[in-house]
Amino acid sequence: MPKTALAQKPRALPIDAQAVLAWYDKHARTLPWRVSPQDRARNVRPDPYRIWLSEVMLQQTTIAAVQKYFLRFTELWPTVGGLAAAPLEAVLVEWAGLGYYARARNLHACAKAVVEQHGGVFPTTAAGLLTLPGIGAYTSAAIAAIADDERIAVLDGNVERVLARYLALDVPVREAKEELRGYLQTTVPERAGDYAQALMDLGATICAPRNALCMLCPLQPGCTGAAEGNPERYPVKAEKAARPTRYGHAFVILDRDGDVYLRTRADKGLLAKMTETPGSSWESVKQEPTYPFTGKWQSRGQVVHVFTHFRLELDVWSVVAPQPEELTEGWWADRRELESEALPSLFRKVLAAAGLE
DNA sequence: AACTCGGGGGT
DNA sequence: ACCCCAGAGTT
Repeated sequence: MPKTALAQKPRALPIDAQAVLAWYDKHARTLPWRVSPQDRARNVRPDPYRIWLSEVMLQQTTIAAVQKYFLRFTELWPTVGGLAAAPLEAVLVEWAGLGYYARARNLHACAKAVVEQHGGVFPTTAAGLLTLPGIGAYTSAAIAAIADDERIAVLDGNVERVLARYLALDVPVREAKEELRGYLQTTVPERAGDYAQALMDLGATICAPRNALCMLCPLQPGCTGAAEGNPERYPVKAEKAARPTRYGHAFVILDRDGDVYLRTRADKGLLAKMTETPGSSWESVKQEPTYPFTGKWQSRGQVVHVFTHFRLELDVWSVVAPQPEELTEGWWADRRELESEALPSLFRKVLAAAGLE
């Protein structure tokens, strides 16, 4: 069945790409990394560096969350050469809080690859881009389409939803993704970059997850999901795994000047290479705290943080101590300059619970 | 094909 | 609470 999820459907009308483009010409969102359809018509071309940077930041991340990071990165590093020349640690500091930190490590590796292997110029084809770190099927297509109008299907979560409704796809998208991509490929017009951005805007503002505004949609005339009367039924979703809870302890160690002891996490795994406060391992059952050293440990309450596949509850403890000899692998950070540390949101919550930040 | 990997904003 | 977001890399 997965092989023929589309072929078995009653045939929807072909996608009217020109109607989508006409809608986009009127309703395109204004975004810091975007060249408007009007400017594109006047041959203004986007900077591939800025398109790449925005696309990586936007992987599984909302526009609202990305904007200030994008502005900060382009201010600090206006070109791929500047980003490649920066130390990875500086990139992680600026990425802190945005999540999925492998993106930041791959971003930096990609910048270096573009400089060292491509003379500082991004490849223009999706196939070329696909070979670079952190650039997969979606991002390679998006950059090639937006920056160079390569006629290639750009399939993200928004577009998957639009197509699932248009075709009344009755299997989870995961089981028909390549079919959807192939179908979308047959619809891509000459203005491939505008078309990609148009379908994403359409999915974000009209064909929204919970509230499809079909009366405003340029694809309504041929849409099977709308014709059925309940487009929000699509895309049908697969079973989602339960989210277990893990428990642990976090230790906020201050010296007499109010500096706080921080250290770097492991090279691999969750929050790899980011900065943390010391703490216990995170287990599925609560354990009594094992303090790093003897002292007057004070309870600072609890922090709850939700990751993709588990929920975490940390008991926060603080102590004021002269710099103990047990602490050697980390460093003492000025509590007024924590913004210059690569602290993920979890550990900012921990520090806030202890009265810092 | 399934799993790992963050965080926040909307409903 | 739950959803899901301009997904990629690993196993």
